[in-house]
Amino acid sequence: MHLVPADRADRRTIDGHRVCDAIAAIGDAERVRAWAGRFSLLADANRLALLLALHRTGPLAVSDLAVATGMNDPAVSQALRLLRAAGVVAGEKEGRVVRYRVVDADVRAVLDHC
Amino acid sequence: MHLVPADRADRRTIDGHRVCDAIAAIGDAERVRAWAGRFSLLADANRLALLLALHRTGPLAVSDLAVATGMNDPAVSQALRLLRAAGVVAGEKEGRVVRYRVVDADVRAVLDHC
DNA sequence: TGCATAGCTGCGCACCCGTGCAGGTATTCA
DNA sequence: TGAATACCTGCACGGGTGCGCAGCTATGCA
Repeated sequence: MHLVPADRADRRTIDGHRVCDAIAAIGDAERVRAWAGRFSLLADANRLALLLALHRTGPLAVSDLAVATGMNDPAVSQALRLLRAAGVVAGEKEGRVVRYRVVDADVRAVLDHC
Repeated sequence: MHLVPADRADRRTIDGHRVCDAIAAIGDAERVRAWAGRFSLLADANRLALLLALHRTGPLAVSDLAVATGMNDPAVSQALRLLRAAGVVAGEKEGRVVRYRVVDADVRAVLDHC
């Protein structure tokens, strides 16, 4: 198993075979980037509070989220915009109220942990 | 249940009771901050690769981590320093080699997901 | 039709963070 | 003892990002 890319094949290693195991453990770089992106969405206390509220109490309006988290409306909008662009939440418009909910299964699974 | 703090009790709400449910769902703000901090450690692709390698293949030396991830040594050291300060990883010195491993149970649980 | 409200957006500011480079410390071996 | 190596640290730079303010659009109700 020669999993070490050619551009770093000449570097010193302590346990050469464990390096290959590590590369296999890391897996696809694109997948790692995708997960890092997901985690970065959860890495902000305000966004995480929004997601926890949505995940555990179901669909909520923007204003209510603002009151529940102590943020002001534009900040909530901004956060939800990010989350919506990433496919983590989705909003349903009912009149002039938009209720959001968490739609990403992976994120829901992570949210169940905390 | 009047969970809404006094400083935002006068704000308009859509579903007043659901706001209280949401506040209860968010729970302790300190806990949310702690989890956001954890997630921010996983939010970088390089750090996440390091953690995946450590989690799935066991203790690894800094140099080997550098080769496996394609980072250079100072970057790995810096990342491990952050993770060590947060109590996520721990290093054991054997001669001039330091082998790191993941020691935070919560982080391990999250890493099992991806 | 006119007003109030729910939500969204642009702009600007400040702050944090990841990274490369250069240099320092500690351990091993000849 | 001196050289090589494994790892760590300080510093400066660039990029990304959260947030508040002001203003805009759209919907509902009188």
